[in-house]
Amino acid sequence: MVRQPSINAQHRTPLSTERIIETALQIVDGQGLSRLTMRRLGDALEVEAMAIYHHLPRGKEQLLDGLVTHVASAPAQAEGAAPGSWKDVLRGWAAGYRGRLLAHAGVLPLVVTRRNPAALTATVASLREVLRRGGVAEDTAAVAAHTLLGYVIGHAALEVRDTGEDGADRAVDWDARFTAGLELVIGGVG
Amino acid sequence: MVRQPSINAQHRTPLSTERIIETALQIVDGQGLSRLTMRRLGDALEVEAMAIYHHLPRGKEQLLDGLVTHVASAPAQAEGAAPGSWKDVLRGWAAGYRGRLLAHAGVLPLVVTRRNPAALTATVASLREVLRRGGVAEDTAAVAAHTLLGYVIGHAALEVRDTGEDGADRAVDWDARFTAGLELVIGGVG
DNA sequence: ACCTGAACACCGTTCAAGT
DNA sequence: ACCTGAACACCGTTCAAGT
Repeated sequence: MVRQPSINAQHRTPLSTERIIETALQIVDGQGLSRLTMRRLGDALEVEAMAIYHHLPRGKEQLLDGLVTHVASAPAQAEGAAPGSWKDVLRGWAAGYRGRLLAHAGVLPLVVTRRNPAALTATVASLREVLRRGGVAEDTAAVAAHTLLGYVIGHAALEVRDTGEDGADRAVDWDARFTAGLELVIGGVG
Repeated sequence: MVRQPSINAQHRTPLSTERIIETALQIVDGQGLSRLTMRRLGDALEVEAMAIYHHLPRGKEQLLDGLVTHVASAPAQAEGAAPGSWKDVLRGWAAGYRGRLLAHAGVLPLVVTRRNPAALTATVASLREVLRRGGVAEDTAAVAAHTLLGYVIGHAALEVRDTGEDGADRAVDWDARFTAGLELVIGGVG
């Protein structure tokens, strides 16, 4: 009546890296990054905390890296776009990427400083590819890709910092501000 | 011979909020954010950890907020600039601000997501003021200020993420890339 | 007013043991 | 192969006590 883990052990879906990461993301989104502990994650997975180490030998470090990869690796679609529409492709990607970051605001500090380059290289490469196909020179494309990604991440960070405070003063229309700044950056490219 | 804290207690400089924050920043810069603990901070200050709570009643939360304010609050100098040189003022501010963030890379994740708007409002306001004095319209100035700050923070984050990895591939010239992206942003303003 | 010391409820992680 | 349970060395913070 109290708890019968050994009986249900056979029936429940087995642990997997993917299920661990997704459950961890749920905890971060719902309760904040500081409440993500191995013990709590174990509880949510209906498993002892130590079982997680069997799938993530590097422990919490690896867990956090997995979270970053899960939310920050979102390349733009370079192929199949109408020629000359590269600005629209970038606009669409930026809106979607910003949405991702805001939806998982708790992992933003990890995205920013986890030494996990692999999580972003695919994204940066895709942006450069879109620009290159749009006829932008190689050097400019490399700069613009980093500028755009830096802007989107930095702006999302500013937004997250501001939300939920003294709305009395005068609320910033972040949607409008993001779009305007985005046009400013894209306009600077060419 | 072992330790005589009670004897030296009178001679050492007394605890102060400023000294606490500065010592904490030294720990973060030297050993990383994860090694900043109240106990270690107490050791560095030659005091029991609990003494810190007397100056920072909100504990570690308040300590981290103090760190953010200490490094991220760095307004641009709006006054005394030659008229028409507002772009140079912004260039100078951006270079300095980036330098600050990179010098204290350990606090960058805190700058990004600590709900501590006060730490950045003075900085944003100063940028808007520089733009307004430069003849930029109010609305554009508000957008450009956030865009610029977002870019600088986001770009610094990308830089920090990348350093110290497989330099084998092909190292990015971050200085050049930052400057190029900055010109792109400033050029977009007007 | 300012600091200490012991205590409490947590952490991440190791390691031997179970199945 | 996969998971458990106890243990270790830490955390942040409270609270009564010292000076």
